Amino acid sequence: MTRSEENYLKAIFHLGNGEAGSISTNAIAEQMDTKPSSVTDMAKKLAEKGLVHYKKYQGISLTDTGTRTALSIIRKHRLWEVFLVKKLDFTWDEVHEVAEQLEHIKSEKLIDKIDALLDFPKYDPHGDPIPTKDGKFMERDKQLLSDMPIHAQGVCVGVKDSSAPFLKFLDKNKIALGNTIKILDKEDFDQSLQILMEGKELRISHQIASNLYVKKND
Amino acid sequence: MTRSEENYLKAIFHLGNGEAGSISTNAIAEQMDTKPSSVTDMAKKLAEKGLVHYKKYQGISLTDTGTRTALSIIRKHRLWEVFLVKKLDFTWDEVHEVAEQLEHIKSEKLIDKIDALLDFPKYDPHGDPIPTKDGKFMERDKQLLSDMPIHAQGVCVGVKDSSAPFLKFLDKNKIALGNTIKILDKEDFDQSLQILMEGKELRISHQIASNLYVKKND
DNA sequence: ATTAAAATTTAGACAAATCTAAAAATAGGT
DNA sequence: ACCTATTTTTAGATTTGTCTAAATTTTAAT
Ligand SMILES: [Mn+2]
Ligand SMILES: [Mn+2]
Ligand SMILES: [Mn+2]
Ligand SMILES: [Mn+2]
Repeated sequence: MTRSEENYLKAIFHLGNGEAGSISTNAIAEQMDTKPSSVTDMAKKLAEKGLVHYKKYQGISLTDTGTRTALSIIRKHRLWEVFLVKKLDFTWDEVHEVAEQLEHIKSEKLIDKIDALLDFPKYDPHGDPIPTKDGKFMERDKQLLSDMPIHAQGVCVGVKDSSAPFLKFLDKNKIALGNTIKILDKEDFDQSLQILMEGKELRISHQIASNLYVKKND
Repeated sequence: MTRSEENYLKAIFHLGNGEAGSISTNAIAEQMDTKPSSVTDMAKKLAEKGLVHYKKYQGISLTDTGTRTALSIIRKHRLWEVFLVKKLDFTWDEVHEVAEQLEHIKSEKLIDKIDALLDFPKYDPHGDPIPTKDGKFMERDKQLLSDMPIHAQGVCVGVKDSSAPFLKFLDKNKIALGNTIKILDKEDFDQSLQILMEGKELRISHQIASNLYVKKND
């Protein structure tokens, strides 16, 4: 497994949102910031190795082996992100770049020890689930804040956009995962929300609300 | 800096034992487990980048920049080794392979935080000194056990051979860094030693004695 | 000073991962 | 069904790091 192969598998997995299904050459090229012709070349190589299904012009999908491999890289990425935040005081907007490198370190023992050191975390700093060693996924029951009805209450559990600018914006506005949240009012005009977060009132644009995941109280 | 370039700089540094001086193409090739022709190619590239001095047939030596770069990689390697042993319970014979990968992770913040987490260690698990951020080296006053006179006393502080088989052998014989040691007798015939280690008598072959560093008591 | 051995470099090739430009296949609209 | 725009693939080139085999330079011995 080369680093590039691993990155392709991860990209294909993410584009399929975890579900199996054919992904287009162009979509992969865009996600990987490369050219479609490069994707075609790699598709052939990965198909050769039994990691993807590929038929000319028919798109690309992960085999079972490919899915397992992708999940193991995502597991490493997210565990390293937790490590960086919990043990080294990185902020949640700094970890992704470093984790992109650390996820390619080859040592099963290393990642198992990191997992244990962190007390087997279930979610990464952005609220994304950490696959288990055998590739099991524990997706949380969550929904976008923008999809919730007025007066609904819950807890912030994740972000959809995990780009540094968005995360820094959330920090600046004291919006953090784990915070309680209640929708006080929805503005029809621009779909902005008046919310109560940890006891404080706050106005939130639709753009923000559509990138924040909330676990609704029962 | 590519991974390969970094590995060449490290190899050149190690072959020079820290001192500046011209290293032969063949020596580098052997150390890197590659061919002399590949070394020549890389020598040209590194010279181009100002990291080594190189004149055809005249051998290769590090520039100041090259030395600084090599030291920063060695610093990372050794800090990661300490991390693996102290925080993740790796044994000293397991860490090198993983550190070979981790040393290439690019993040100044990461290695500084690891350094702080470990409380700024001065030596790695094999007794080798860890360069400071600005490339300062703190070589310990030590000598090979085989070079010490009879009745000399001291403390084990390092290994010359840090291959897994040797380290495992030391473990098996309860020889660890930090142990007190006294030479009771030297056998002229095979230069083996009768020693007292942490209160226990032990016989040690010349091969072992010539790979163990001891800090002599004053 | 010659000469043979050893070290080093050059020349040419290859694999991996990428690119550009051109060709081929597909999909959609009429 | 036909044409066109889009998508995808192919062909050929490039970069990095490596290799083998041949040529060159250095070294060290006579
Ligand atoms: Mn990430
Ligand atoms: Mn994440
Ligand atoms: Mn090491
Ligand atoms: Mn070491």
